[in-house]
Amino acid sequence: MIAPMSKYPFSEIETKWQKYWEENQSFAVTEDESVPAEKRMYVLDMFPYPSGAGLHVGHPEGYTATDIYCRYLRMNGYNVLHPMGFDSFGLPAENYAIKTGTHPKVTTENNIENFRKQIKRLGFSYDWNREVSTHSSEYYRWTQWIFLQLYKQGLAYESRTPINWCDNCKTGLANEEVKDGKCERCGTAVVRKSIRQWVLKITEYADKLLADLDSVNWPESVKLMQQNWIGRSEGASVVFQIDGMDDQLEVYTTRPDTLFGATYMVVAPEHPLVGKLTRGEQKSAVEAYLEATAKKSDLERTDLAKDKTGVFSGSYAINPVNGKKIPIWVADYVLISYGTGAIMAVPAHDTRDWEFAKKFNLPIVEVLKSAVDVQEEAWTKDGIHVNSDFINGLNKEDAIEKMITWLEERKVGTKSVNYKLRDWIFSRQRYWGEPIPLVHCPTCGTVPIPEDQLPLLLPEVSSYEPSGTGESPLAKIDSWVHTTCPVCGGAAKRETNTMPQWAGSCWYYLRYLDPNNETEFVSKEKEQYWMPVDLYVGGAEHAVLHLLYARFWHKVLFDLGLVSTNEPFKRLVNQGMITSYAYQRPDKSLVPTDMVEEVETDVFVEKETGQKLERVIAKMSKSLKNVINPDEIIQEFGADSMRLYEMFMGPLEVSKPWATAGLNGIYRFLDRVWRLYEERTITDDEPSKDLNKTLHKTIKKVTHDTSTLNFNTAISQMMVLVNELYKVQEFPSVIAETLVKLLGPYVPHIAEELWEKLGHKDSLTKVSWPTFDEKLTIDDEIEMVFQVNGKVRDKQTVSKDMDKASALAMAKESEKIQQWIEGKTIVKEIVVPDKLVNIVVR
RNA sequence: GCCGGCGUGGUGAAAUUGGUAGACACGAUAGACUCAAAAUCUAUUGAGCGCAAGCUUGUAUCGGUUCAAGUCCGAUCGCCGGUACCA
Repeated sequence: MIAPMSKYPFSEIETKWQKYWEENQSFAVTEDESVPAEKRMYVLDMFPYPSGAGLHVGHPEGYTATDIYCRYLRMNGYNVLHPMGFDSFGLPAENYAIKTGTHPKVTTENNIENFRKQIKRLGFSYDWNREVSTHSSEYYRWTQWIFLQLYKQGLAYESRTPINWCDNCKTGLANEEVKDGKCERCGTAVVRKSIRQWVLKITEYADKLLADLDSVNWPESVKLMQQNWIGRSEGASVVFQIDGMDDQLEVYTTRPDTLFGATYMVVAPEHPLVGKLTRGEQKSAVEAYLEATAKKSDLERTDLAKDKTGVFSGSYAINPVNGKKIPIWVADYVLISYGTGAIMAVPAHDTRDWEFAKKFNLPIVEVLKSAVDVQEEAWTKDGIHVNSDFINGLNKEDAIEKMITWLEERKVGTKSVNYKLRDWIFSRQRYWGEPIPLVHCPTCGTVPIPEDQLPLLLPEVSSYEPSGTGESPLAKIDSWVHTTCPVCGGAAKRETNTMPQWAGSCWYYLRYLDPNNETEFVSKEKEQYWMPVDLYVGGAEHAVLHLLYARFWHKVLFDLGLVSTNEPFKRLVNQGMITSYAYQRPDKSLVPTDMVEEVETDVFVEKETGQKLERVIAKMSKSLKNVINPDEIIQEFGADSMRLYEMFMGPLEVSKPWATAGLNGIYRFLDRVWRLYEERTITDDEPSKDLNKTLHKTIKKVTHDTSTLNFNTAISQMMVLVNELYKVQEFPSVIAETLVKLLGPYVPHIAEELWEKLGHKDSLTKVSWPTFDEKLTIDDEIEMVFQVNGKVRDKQTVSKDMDKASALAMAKESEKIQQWIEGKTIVKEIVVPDKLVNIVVR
């Protein structure tokens, strides 16, 4: 890294102003009723998990963006709420505790300390008085309280379902925590295990969560991802009688119109009827199959299992439309967690069913007129119905409607809606989380802890090791587990599960509004003053889970009348990832950065072998040694450079590679700004016409681009102004002051310092944003382009608003143009005022 | 596979409604200053041809619409992110 030659004393300046803002409480905000509702803004960052690794360069990106926006809003007279806190429950601290015996609270609070210091060093304008940490008992008291409200609404229930089990962490994982069939945290392959879990009925809100996506200003891609995740589909549930039994098998299908093509059925291995369906000589085969699938992880059941497996149960079902007996199979390509865990298979028109039918020689019947031979491949597109009795000749829509009517008349099926969304497994067998505030009483059943007894504190334990039985470390503390029932006073046991990390982040934006309230989770007045969040900025990795869970809790609170808006986040912006360069061998393997040498510009070789490497873009990772540490950057270039560089790299929403070389350019710019005020004479004169025009254009562009979060182009324009100022020896103070105001939100430390040097006593944070005169931004001379057949052949400077006829005449007078049209026939003449003339010739 | 996003100089990137492609910055080259270097300043910098004026070409590839396409439409290729047999 090339340390810059330090000209401007950024280190001194930054320390000075950070201290000033803190001492003067410059960013503390109150609910000032004199500010009208439309001038109140709530700008929120996704709060970080305080990991031991400290701040990553990705964090300051979003934080700088919101900081610029907030400072800009304040200068425009807004009352801005801009808080920060920590999502401080989570596995890494607990895993560290298991390894070292250090209490997670100690680790976590050290990390928070470090994070806070690192964040403050960047000079963000947070109201630190509102800081919250999800692991503090004053905070999780209310997380527990909200859980109890959900519980009392019947939205929490216990369930024994097969869950993902990590043998290494000795704990259950939600589906969301499994990546590629492996434990997201430790990488161990996940197996299935049945365990008692608390589950939240998010599916009850599926329709609202889906419908209200229409009302928020979010990126379309995020809305679409949530839509797909909720996965609403319309179809029918159909009841199949089992041959020779009283039992029935219910299936969900989106294509009831293909019922005549259903030639067999499949139930998931976990289906409750499997035992009953298994007959005679199939018994041992089915049992063997069940045993084999139970051992399989999700990985093997999905990714690796291109080959369909299954076993015949020995039973048959009756197809309700034609009375035919069709075999019932058990196969793990049917999931117990979706629909009813059983399907009717239509192999002619479904690829999965077709593969299965081929493998096990099951009949394939065409019911949609196909362009291919369905014995050779499945036809999954539309077609007119055939071999289907009363719906023959109908199209898809009509056939579905007619079939549902037919099924409903005979009471063997109904129209039904299904969701991919599953209920949310809410308990964790962990220590470092909010204890679930419930008691199990032998006489009264499950009893909530009275609200006035919250928080239910996390007890001290001697060992953080999971019990290994699937229970949390809390289960091992007898004195904590044994309690009395709040209802009958008899002996009872505490719930030992804790909540997932998502719980704390589901409502932190509400606690910021009123962080010290001891009687309510948030007061009504404060909630109504600020909500909803006007702008929420964070990483795209939270597009589905965090945002869906938070919306769910918010909607429950809304239905209970506890919050005033039905959606929490009005506008969402995802910042792009900051990536890094990595170096790739011809075989596509990556080389750690410290093993690479740049032999000439953009030519890279591997030090050891001399082999030529290609520079590619990759995520920052420890193994590639391409992680950038913000502390080092601030040390060498200053916080202002760091902030400005991250914003100058490119648009906020896209991912972009970090290049420390680019930082030099930004540092140089700030140094130039500094020297401008040090070395040039600032006069009381009126600005020259040209400079004044650049000034007003700059105010206009910076104003517009800052309000739309297009920071990179705003910065370019400020560079243009500074370049102009360098061409003159002295410039008027109105320009000097305006430039400092424009820079203020972007590089607040140097701007404050320059503001003070210009003789101002008050902080720049109290100053109004500059205004521009539209008239002064308009050029009165324009370079007009003359084209022949769409190609530029001449350019001339003309006065603005020249009429079409004169522009055309001028073009035709041009010698250069005459050369190109001479001897040709003019077919068409196009004049775009103040832009161009295009003469089309043949 | 499916869903979403994106392909513009050596590099990061600009380009309100289709109207001068490459603003701004990095890097590079040359020069000034200096004993020298750094820093700073000035100039040049998409590619090709040309002494020059200038010409040709150029926004992943191919095709289309249009007086005019980075921008609109169709196909193909590549990269990134999400997801996983969802009946």
